[in-house]
Amino acid sequence: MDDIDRKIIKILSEDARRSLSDIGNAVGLAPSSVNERIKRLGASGTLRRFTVETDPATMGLPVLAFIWVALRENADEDLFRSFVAESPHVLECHHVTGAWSYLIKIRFAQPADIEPFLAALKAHRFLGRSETILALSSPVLGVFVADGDA
Amino acid sequence: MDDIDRKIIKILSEDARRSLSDIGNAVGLAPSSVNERIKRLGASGTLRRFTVETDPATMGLPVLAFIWVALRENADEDLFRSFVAESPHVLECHHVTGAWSYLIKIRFAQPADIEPFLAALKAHRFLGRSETILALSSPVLGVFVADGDA
DNA sequence: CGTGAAATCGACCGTAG
DNA sequence: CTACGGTCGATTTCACG
Repeated sequence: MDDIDRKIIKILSEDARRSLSDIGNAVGLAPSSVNERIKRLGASGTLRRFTVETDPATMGLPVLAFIWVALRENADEDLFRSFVAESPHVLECHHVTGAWSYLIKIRFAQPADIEPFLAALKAHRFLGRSETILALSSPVLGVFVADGDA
Repeated sequence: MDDIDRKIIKILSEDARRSLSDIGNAVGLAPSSVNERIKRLGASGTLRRFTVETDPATMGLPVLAFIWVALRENADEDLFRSFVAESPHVLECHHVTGAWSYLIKIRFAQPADIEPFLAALKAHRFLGRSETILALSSPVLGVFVADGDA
């Protein structure tokens, strides 16, 4: 991880589809060298993945909710984790400290759609208690941006 | 915006470097059709940009926390919003229903660094009450990554 | 880390449903 | 209006120096 790696990450953060040669003459390296660095950054876990930024509101899922979950005493925790990982509306799921077990961040088309999701959690015997919080607005909603010089 | 568009977005969210033909036979369309849909999603603003997700832990900020905030009675709410928007460690901030006013998602180098952040909120007379929850692990983390404005 | 060749991919066209 | 198939240029990806 040197300054060139940071420059590459910065460039990819702004536009992950820039060509290797384009990035190459921005950082003063050959395309193949840039490719090797990107692969190394991916292997080391510094670059988690290539993804897209979307506007969820226009995707038909304007309702953002946070659901606190306390698992049942004998719930299959691994099964719970794979269930939420495969639920398409679940944006994030965190194992947290405090009175609750998990915090789930999730999107819905309308508030009423939360009910079947909770019903599914109950049906799988995961749910002990839960509490749902709706986001009214989001002054800050963003990705982590790596810093480095341009 | 139909189910095929959502599928494409889901696939790109998980790996934005899947080839058009690969996406094509995942959704049952020709590569060129997938290309047209992606371009249309970009033009309509539904797809904001292609980017990379970095690992904050290797960037020196391994501690993920959620801070529930109840503002003081006479707090300047607009000032609070700009304060959190300009705080570099704040990943997200949501105005929420329920007992609390706001939910802040934030990263730190170490747990001890949370204290000066809370102190700053107090110093600006924003803070009524607050409660901090640490994330121990995150089975699901940011499938639909969205940015405020870009 | 740079160079080269080969394979692959993405962009654009006309055409059809 | 959207999907399709073919073609061409660009890009990625190797092996090697």
